[in-house]
Amino acid sequence: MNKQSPNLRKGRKVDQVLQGAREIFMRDGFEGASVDDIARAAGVSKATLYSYFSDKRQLFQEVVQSECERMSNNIVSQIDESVPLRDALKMAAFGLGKFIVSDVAQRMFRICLAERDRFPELGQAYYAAGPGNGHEQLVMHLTEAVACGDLVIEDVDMAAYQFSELCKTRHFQKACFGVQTEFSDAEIEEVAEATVNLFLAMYGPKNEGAPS
Amino acid sequence: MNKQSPNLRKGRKVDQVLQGAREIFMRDGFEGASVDDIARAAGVSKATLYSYFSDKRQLFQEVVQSECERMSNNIVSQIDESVPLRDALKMAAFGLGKFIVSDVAQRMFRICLAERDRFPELGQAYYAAGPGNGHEQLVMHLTEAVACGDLVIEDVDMAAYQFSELCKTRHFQKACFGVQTEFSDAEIEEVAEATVNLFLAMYGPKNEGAPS
DNA sequence: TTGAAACTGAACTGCTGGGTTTATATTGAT
DNA sequence: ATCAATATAAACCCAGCAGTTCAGTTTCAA
Repeated sequence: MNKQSPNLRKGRKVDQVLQGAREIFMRDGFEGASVDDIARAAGVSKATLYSYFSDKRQLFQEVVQSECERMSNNIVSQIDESVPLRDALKMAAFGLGKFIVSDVAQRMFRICLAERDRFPELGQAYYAAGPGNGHEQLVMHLTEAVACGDLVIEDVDMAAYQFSELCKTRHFQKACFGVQTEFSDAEIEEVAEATVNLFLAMYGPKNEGAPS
Repeated sequence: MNKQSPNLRKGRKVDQVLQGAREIFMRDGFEGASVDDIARAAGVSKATLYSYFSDKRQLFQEVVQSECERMSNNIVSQIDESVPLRDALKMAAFGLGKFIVSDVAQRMFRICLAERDRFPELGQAYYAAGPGNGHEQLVMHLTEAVACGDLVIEDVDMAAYQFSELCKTRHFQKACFGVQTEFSDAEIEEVAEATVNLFLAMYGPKNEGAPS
């Protein structure tokens, strides 16, 4: 149909394969996924698949890497500088809290963790692209707020870690182990509110208290 | 040699099997472990193994359950009521922080998470025996402290979740993905200190400040 | 001592799944 | 029209592994 990049036409079905692989890997993990399933899901023969990718491992890596980047881009650029600090923090906490229990995030987390030993470099890549990247962003924003006098933080790095950790409160572990699967916006907001309250109780300017 | 419980002598090598299974499962996970390996590690024939346990799944469950309890018991009963509250909190934070990055805890976490889909009830069991149990203990202690006037907390449940979440700050994710593997006591104490400071900034009695 | 229960080791079944091969069909540029 | 690159389907190889079977050996209580 559409001839996308004609210079890279060495194989017109690479994308199909990757998409099928993404679907199956995300559903079944690395071990659980069979190459036959992937080929079927991609609408491609196994031979074709193996003409593009040397083996199952390589295919898996390609998929996870791209998926990491996709998620990372989604999370960044959700922080609004224009609103008052408290609201900005609350929105960030809410966004992060929602993301953390989402199906994609949970799945990625599980898969990367499960396959950590088999793919050591994958764990690192995931951390760098996900939590690590997020942490850096947060440090930047907090540093700015400190400069503005909106916050009083001695160890910004630690504070940033604390904030993102607090966003997982109550929900993350439950989601991980299937103790709770659905999380209403009200629940997530409750945690976000508690997060901001606790955070500002220490790092907020002196006249800022938690509105009980 | 020693005749332990002669009434349950229907099989003298059950313990051997369980121990071997524990070793191999903890090393290789569920899929990764082969029953032959387990039998070999246990110093037992496969036939014997299968005379005790109906299949690999059951054996796995037994191992994980017992391991959960073991860990749970280790963590509980490390809280000292006699010392001042701040110190008690700090010790708890330190203990939890150390446990959370330990090899056993990390391994258990990874394995249970990886096998969550295959064993839904295992995830629940793990949560109940581990984080859930810890949470309840913490809620009890906090409630007491509130009654004594040492703490001022409206939502004790939420505060307990926040505390245990804060104990994971910076280290947990890094340990999970192998970004950092060794954690010095100094590092863990640093986080514990920050945890207690942040926690008490909000929930501590009014005259309690973070000693900068 | 004896007999039953527990255990062994090794071979065997059946199945799944990664990866290869081959003979054939489709595509598309010249 | 034609040729070369690309794709297909199906059979095939090989290895690992869960679970079984069985003939022979050890353990232990009476």
